Amino acid sequence: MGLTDAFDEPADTQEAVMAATYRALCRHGYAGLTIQRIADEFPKSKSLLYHHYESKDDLLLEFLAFMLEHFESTVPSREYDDAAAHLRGILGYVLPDTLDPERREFTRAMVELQAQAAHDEAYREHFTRSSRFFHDRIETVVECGIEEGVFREVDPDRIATLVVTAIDGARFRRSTAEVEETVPALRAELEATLESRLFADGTAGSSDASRDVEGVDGRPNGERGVDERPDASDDGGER
Amino acid sequence: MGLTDAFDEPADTQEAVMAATYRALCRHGYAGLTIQRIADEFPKSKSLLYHHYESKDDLLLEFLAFMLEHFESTVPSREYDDAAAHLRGILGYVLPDTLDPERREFTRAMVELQAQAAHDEAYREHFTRSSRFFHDRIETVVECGIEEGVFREVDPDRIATLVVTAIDGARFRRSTAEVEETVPALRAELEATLESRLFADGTAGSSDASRDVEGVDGRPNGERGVDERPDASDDGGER
DNA sequence: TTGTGCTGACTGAACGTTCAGTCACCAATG
DNA sequence: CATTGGTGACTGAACGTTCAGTCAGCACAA
Repeated sequence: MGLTDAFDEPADTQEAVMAATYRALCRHGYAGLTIQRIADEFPKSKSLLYHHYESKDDLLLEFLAFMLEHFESTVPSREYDDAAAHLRGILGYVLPDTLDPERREFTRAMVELQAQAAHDEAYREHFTRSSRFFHDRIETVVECGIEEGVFREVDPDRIATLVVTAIDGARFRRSTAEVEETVPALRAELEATLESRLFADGTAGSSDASRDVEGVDGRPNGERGVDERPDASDDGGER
Repeated sequence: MGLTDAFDEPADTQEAVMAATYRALCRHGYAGLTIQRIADEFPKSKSLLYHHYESKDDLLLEFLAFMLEHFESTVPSREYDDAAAHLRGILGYVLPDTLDPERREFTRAMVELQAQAAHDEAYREHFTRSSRFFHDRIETVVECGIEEGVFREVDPDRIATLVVTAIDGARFRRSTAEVEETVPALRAELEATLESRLFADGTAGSSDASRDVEGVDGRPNGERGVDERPDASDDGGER
């Protein structure tokens, strides 16, 4: 039911603490997160946390690092031969059409956590790094697409920034407003708009940029499904 | 130095409280915001706040409503004849290339505030409404563009969702990671990508979608400046 | 006098953090 | 083998602080 095997059967105390923190975050969100509530999520005592971590902040920072590591190792990377499909694969991974309750709660908590970076230097550093990792992944994909001649000669850095920003925006909005139903259409529009920029002018690519005009909500047509990854649901996929 | 005239010379106590809240938010952020610190920002006492507002939450909700009202009345609306320029105008308004310190702090605080909506129903309602307002504005612009024949027949609702999402993402990211330098390029790329989707195929519009490929950072060329609004800086422009 | 805007002192609860001490375990010593 | 000393994981009970919220009452206007 958890995020990883490590969470279901923690090997050591540190892993158990990470798992407990994850659960407490899901249950109570960041705003409602207390040391006591983390302790409540595992069989050891509250004081123990201070035996292993200097402070609440220290613990949370460790947790973020732990999650980032997990994320870095599970985001889709090598299983595509088509750059456009790879891009769609990543999008589908971090921006699933629907979120099961656990993952929805966790996404919300991560958004709260990231918001702390607005006034916390250490958090800010973390999310800067996390953001850069993701940016670079996408940049690489776009670069490949260009080298392979399937994309126009756009600026990969800029495209990557745009994509990362859109993803962050979607996570932020879906966590803080009632816009869940718009996510599938958003992703489709993002893909269509991107392709319109990346292919365009009949250069290459089979994408028909106007294909989803008529579908007001829901998935435009049957153009997805090709790139769905099998394990896209067992995982937090947060950044 | 404030946001509006009302802030520099509050007409009544309620306006003074709003102004004090604004200042306290800028100085301490949401995480550091206490009733005491709001009281410190104006000549009356802490208890007075409870005379006028039921609770801290009540006060903050009023503040959000106050800010939204202000925002609704200052976002660019009618001063463009070209839909594309109007779109750029809105983008430039909510996503300025640089943020003076006060506005940067305020933006951060607003992001923190919005993050609270992840686990607070009342906040969530507010930001849903706020988001919808903005979405509708953009949708209207796109609709006009289509009617005027300058845009292709895209889905205005979807385009609006995409734009709003990108803006939210940019605000979120610039507040929570060290990405300030990338904002101008991001906006340029967003504009270019949008235009590539909205015009395309040599249908209409003078936009050369590839114009800014070579400009790695900073503004791509001289294509902005036409649409800068004179008062784009005196205002929080938050949502 | 009655009411209104306002204040300073106060309260209760929540929470991060500390600390003295227990317990299981292990290695070295006699 | 039995004893001793030492170590690290772990605990329960506090401590100190911070804060939202309360309340009795003051000053002044009608």
